[in-house]
Formats: sequence, structure tokens, C-alpha cells
Amino acid sequence: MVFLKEKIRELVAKAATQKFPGELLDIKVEYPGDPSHGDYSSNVALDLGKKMKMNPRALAQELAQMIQKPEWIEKIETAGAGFLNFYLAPKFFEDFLDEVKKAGDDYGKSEVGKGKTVVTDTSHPNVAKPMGVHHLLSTIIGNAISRILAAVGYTVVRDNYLGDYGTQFGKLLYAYKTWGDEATVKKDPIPELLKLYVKFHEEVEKDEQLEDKGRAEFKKLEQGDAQNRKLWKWVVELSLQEFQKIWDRLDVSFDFIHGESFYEDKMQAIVDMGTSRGIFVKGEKGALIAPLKDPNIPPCIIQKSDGASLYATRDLARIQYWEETWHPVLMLNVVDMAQELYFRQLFEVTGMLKLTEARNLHIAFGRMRFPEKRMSTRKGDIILLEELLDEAQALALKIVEEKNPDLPAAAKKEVAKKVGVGSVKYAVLAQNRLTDVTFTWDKMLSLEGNSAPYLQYAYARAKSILRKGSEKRSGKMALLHEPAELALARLLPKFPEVVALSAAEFKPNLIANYLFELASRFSSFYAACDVLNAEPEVREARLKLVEAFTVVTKNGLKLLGIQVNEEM
RNA sequence: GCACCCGUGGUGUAACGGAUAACACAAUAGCCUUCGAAGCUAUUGAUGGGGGUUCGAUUCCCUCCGGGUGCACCA
Repeated sequence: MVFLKEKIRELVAKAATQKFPGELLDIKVEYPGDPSHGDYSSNVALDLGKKMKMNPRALAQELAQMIQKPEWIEKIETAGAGFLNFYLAPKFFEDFLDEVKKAGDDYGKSEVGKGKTVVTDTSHPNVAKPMGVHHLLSTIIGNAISRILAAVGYTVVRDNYLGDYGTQFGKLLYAYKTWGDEATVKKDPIPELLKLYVKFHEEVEKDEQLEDKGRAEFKKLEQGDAQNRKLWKWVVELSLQEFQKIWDRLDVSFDFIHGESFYEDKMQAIVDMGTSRGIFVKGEKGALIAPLKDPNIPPCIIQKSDGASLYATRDLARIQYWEETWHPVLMLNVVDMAQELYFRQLFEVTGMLKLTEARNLHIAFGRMRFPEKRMSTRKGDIILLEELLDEAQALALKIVEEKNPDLPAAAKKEVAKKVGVGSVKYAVLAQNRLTDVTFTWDKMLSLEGNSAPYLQYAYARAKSILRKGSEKRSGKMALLHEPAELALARLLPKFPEVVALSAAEFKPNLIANYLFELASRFSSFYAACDVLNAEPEVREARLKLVEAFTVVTKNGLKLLGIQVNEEM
């Protein structure tokens, strides 16, 4: 399906080229903020007027005359400083609503990514530690971005770069050997392992030597020490089982889980490559480093002075592996913005080594902040993701009981799950990625206003109308004419355009904002226009409108990883 | 010290360089004998300060102030 925005851009471009042959024109079409300014607008006369030293208003008038107006456009007006405003014709919606229905689950999809592969790394919790609420961001944002990229045609490979290796592990091994006990850990793995990790950091306060002992244990692990490897494998297994429960609950999945340890036999090649090309050199204190061109960026450390590997070493091996395995055009690292500097270092070294031609991006997001409680894994003081989801579902269940007591118990539970998990996801996705997320229970559990249940509720009401109206279809529809009908209808063709924009900028919140506006228009329409009791042809038109609304809402929420309820 | 991110009504947020800065929460006043009130309608209220670029700046540049984050063997 060709975007209307694109069609209009072409109309404008054609007229402008006719007026100024040979000029290189950059035509932009946008959505006016105020609906009274039409459905699409172009500022071409403002740009060109300046360039050609012409009065922009007069130029706009002239271009408006020159544009060959197709049937689906009601009128083209000039306004303001020289804007061209395009209004969709009510007649346009006659066919359009049918097309949306026909496209069904595919409505919103497009093809810019067709034939291209993107690899994403999201979630990547560290083993032996529980998933805290701060893991929500990478998991949820990354999942939404993966879904959105797939919708615009990319082949998406989801590879979870699990934190299953590194010095932190040496610390845990030391702690387990010193204070741990197999039976206790087996009984309740993650919390017991966390206790050991916390204990280690408490002891470090008293004895700094422990840091070295932790590093030594990791070194032993890396060199193949049998006891350490056995312990390590055991812990990874226990952790994955726990993580899988959370991922299932969040409805996220991965094609691969290549943890950091997967790259342990692939790092030497990178070290050799960089060393032989003179890119890696010995640093002041014996470590292997990659100095960078920009004097403001500290060098990237490749190998510790004791020869053990570092995060960067594994990351470089990972990039090489991704390149060789999938030949992607795009690699996305969905990681908190605290690591911005690290990624600049990594990407620069990747470039020097010429590991890949792919766009390699750090999709950064804001930090989760806790006004109510300080978060520190080292101190064991975290809000568990599981705890948050439980709380959200319990609250949602309480509200379903209250609002819809007649629903069977199993259905209530199902609704509570979709609403609870959905609102947590929506709270994260509805805002700009880079804005810090201030965690408050109130916000995460918000079930009214701009929230997932608002959208789900609108959807359920629409579905209810469609169920009741299914016997009352007349086939022939009247033109949409009520302001509330048109306000809703005019938003529908924007959906694929919004999805495409969201994919280009890796911003799920654009879709969330759009869906909220759409649901809001639907709710106003619902209050203003009676569907079932209207005249047959009007009823038919409204039923089609409601139907198209459900298609867009369902598809849009799916891109955010949020499910809908037929009833709630 | 250097670098990056963020400063928008009381609170939480939105706005691809565009037109009268958009929503939600909270507050206030209304709307269920009418398709589901988790809803609708209305009212009050904001771009940290100062320069600059531009026909036009919340958006881009500079500077100051405030908050957050990161800076060689953590991941």
C-alpha cells in the first residue's frame, strides 16, 4: 500500500518541478497540528519562495492551481504564511475502510526493509542475579523495536547477548566457594546466589584484597579450570530457567541466546588481528589497549594486564560473528545510555578493524530512577520484575472484578494478565526512549487516562458493537459526514506512515502516542454517534469505521507487544 | 577537569525546524431509562536565564544555571 503522504508529496513535487524545471527540490509533507488545517500539508512554497525570491503566499496559490487534484482529495487550500493544505474527501473512506479490513493483520506493514537483515541485542540480563525492574527497559523497548522493524519488512534476528561471563562471575565463584552451600542454592537459586554476590561486596568493604581474588577466579574459569566451569554451567542453567519464566510472561522471545561466553574461543582471533595491524598496543600498566583518534575519548581496553578478556573483547568478537553469520545491514544494541561512551569506543575500534559494513547503533534509553528506593544489585536492594508484574496483575484483577463481575473467573484472570502486563509495558513505551523513567508504583500501575487499559477498553467496546451489529449489516454505506466520524476516520490512513517513521527512528513511543490519539477519537465518536440505532446506511458506514478502528488498534498494540481483549 | 543525556502547567509526559505548544494525572462543574462510565464534555494552568541562525525555534548553534550519567584493566 502506497502511503498517502507519499502520493501527496509526488503531486506537490510534480507541480513544483513544472514551475521550476531543473531545480533540485526537497519536498516535505507533514501532518498539520490543527485538524482545521487539513489532513496533510506542505511548506514547499515557504522554502521555494525564499529560494526564488517570490512571495510565498502567491506561490502557494499558484502551485495549488497547478496540482492535478485526484478524486480522493476534497480540496487544496492555501493558508498562513504560505502552507498548502490537503483535505481528504469523505468519498475516499468508502473504499479505504474496506481495504483496511481486507488487509487485516497486515494493515500497517510496509517494505523498506525487504530483503535486509537486522540483528538486535535486547534484554541481556546477567546470570546469577534476578531481573529487576530496570531490565524492563531493554527487554520491552527492544522487543517493540524488533516487532516494528519486522513490520516494515526487515528480517529480524533476535540474539540475546546474555551476561554469563566476566569478572563478576569470578566474584560469585569466590563467594560460593567461601560461603556457599549447594543444597541451599538448589532450593532457591537466584535469591541465594544474589545473597552471595551481596555478601562478597560487603566483605570487599573490609578487605580490598577480595577484588583480586575474584579476578583470579574468573581467570581460572577462562583458562578451563574444571571445578569453576562446572559451577559456572550450573549457575547459567539455573538462571536461564528463571529468566525464561519472565520472558514468557512478557511475551518476548529470542531466536538465539549467544551469551558472552559463546565468544570465548573467538576472541583470540580479534586480539591477533588488532595486534598484527598495530591497532592494539600495550598501555601504561601492561594492558592491551586500542588508542582512539579523538583525544577526548579514552582508549578502549581490549585485554587486562593479566591476559584475561574484557567486555570489549567479547563485543568485538560478537560483532564479527553477527557479520559473518547474518550479513546484516543493521546491528542494534539496546542498552542503557550510561554506556554511551563505551559504545563510541567500541564502534570506533570496530571501524578501525573493518569488522562490518553494517550500521552499528547503540539504541540508548534513559535510566530508571527510583525516588522511593535506592536501586543497587550489589546491595541486594532491588524491585524485582516479577514483583512488579504480580502487583500489576493483582490490581488489574481487582478492577475487573469490580467493573465486570459477570465475566467467568478464567476470563477475568486472562483479562487481568493482559491488562496488568500491558500497562507496565505501555508505561515504558509511551514515552521518549531517552527520557529517564522515574519509577513509581502509581505510574507503572496506572489503569486510566493515557494507559494500556484505555486503549484496550476502547477496543473491547468497539468489538462489543461489532458483535451486536453483525446481524444488522446493510451492505450499502452512507458517506461519513459527522465531525466525530471524520476525526476518527482521518487518522486511520496515517497508521502505516507512523509505523514506518517509528521504525526509521527506533521510537516505539510514536506508535503509542498515535494509538492513544486514535482511541481518544474513538471514545469521542462513541459518545457522539450512535452506531446500532442509526439509519441503515449510516449504521453500515459507522460499523465499517469501527471495524477499521479495531484492526488498527489491534495491529498497533501488537507492535508494542500488548495484547487486546474481546471483552474486559 | 573532559564528554554525553535531560530541563515544557502543581505532578508525569508529547510535539519529523512550522500555523493558536498537545495530552494524562490532580482540582472544579456537568453527563449512565440511549451501542460497556476502565468512558465523555467543559474550566484553570507551562517551554530554566541570556544571546544567535531562520520568513518561522520547545526543536539547531553559543553561553550561564539546575538535574542525571560516564571517563584504563566492571559489564
